[in-house]
Amino acid sequence: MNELAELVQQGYVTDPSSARGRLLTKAAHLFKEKGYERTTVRDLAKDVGIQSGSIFHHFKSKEEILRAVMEEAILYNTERMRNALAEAADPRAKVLALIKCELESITGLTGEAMAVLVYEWRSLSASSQASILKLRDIYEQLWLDALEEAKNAGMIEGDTFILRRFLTGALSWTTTWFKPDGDLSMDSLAEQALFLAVKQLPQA
Amino acid sequence: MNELAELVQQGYVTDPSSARGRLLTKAAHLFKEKGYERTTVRDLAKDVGIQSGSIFHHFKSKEEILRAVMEEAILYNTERMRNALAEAADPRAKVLALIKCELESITGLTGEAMAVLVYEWRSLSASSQASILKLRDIYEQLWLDALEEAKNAGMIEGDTFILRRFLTGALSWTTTWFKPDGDLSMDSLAEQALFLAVKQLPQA
DNA sequence: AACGATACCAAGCAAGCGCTTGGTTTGTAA
DNA sequence: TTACAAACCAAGCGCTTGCTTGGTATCGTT
Repeated sequence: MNELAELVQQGYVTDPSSARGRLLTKAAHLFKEKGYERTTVRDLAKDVGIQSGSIFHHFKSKEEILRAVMEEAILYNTERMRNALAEAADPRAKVLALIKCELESITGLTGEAMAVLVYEWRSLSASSQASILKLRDIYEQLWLDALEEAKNAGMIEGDTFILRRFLTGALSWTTTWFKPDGDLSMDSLAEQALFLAVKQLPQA
Repeated sequence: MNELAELVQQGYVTDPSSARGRLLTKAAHLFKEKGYERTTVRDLAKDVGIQSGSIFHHFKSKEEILRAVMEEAILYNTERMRNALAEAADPRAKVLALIKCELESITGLTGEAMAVLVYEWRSLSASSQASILKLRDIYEQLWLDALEEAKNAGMIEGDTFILRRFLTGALSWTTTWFKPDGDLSMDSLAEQALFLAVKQLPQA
């Protein structure tokens, strides 16, 4: 995890082996499993193995934990997408790279945090929503640029904004049904998702 | 609303003008807006204009309200889909009819209840989940049959199960961004969604 | 007019919630 | 060894939660 180590060193993301990092990992797990509201600070403390009050030494409120889970998930996956895009040659490869990145972010290590990001949005305060939204805009712009490029190359018909929204829904929903260790491989799933977006293959 | 009146008379769905029906409507609204856990019985009671304790004359628990919201939304929209399918001639029209139905169920009168069905699933008890799941299976079978039919007609490539899951995500996600009174019409949105699923137009 | 069922109110209970407080242990660096 | 900050504990406060209880209007039916 080169990207992770880099971001940790730069101070953007918490080291998962630190106390704060362990809290965030467990919090993402519980928030995804039971939902933010159903998860109590006592649940979280018990999972980590400390007293509930001790949590507030690391975070000043329960909501800040939620905010941190979301923020770090976005920062990390934005970086991963940037790196994947840099290695993709043509527009088709770029879109496929983004699809794979997003699927990996949803089904992989950050899967729980990404699910929280999507499904616990309402539990964020207005000010936290605003700050996370800025990070999301950067993330989404990577997508929109890649889709626009593919459209200019004649690979996509229709509105790229709408297409992105369809893809957002389709891909994020995989969290409810896709099992990475099942019969269907992630690469195969990514190919099928690409087929949703792209009508014609350039090198057919 | 002929389907609604019929289902009300058959006792499957609560009359929205009854006390219980008003509770369910307001509950769907609050559950979507703030989430089930964040919504208190006092919030709901205040919205309806009764005391919080009086709610338990109509429902024996808060969770039963959630269950009823979901159950009636499924029953109603399954019926609407059946009627729409009966009027669709060819496979393409059937898929389009289902897309329109689902979009209408998400953006129309039952929109709040449908959003609750999707996003508050975790808040249901295991036994309630099981009972709702049976109704969902019936609903989903209508979709799978129509997609299979379209595939046999050569209009769809790939696995219909996966396609349905992609569509579930893509369409349900519209609840977060689509505004029925905006520039983009629902029919136009439905056509674009159809274009995701169907690669070739039969009467091109 | 009398009745029973339905719909509701007023009050409050027990449990659980996020979070605070004052004090103790642990790790680190001089 | 000492000093100090970071990490944590034990206890509990103040509040909110879902829900219960005992009683009171309201209303159609006989």
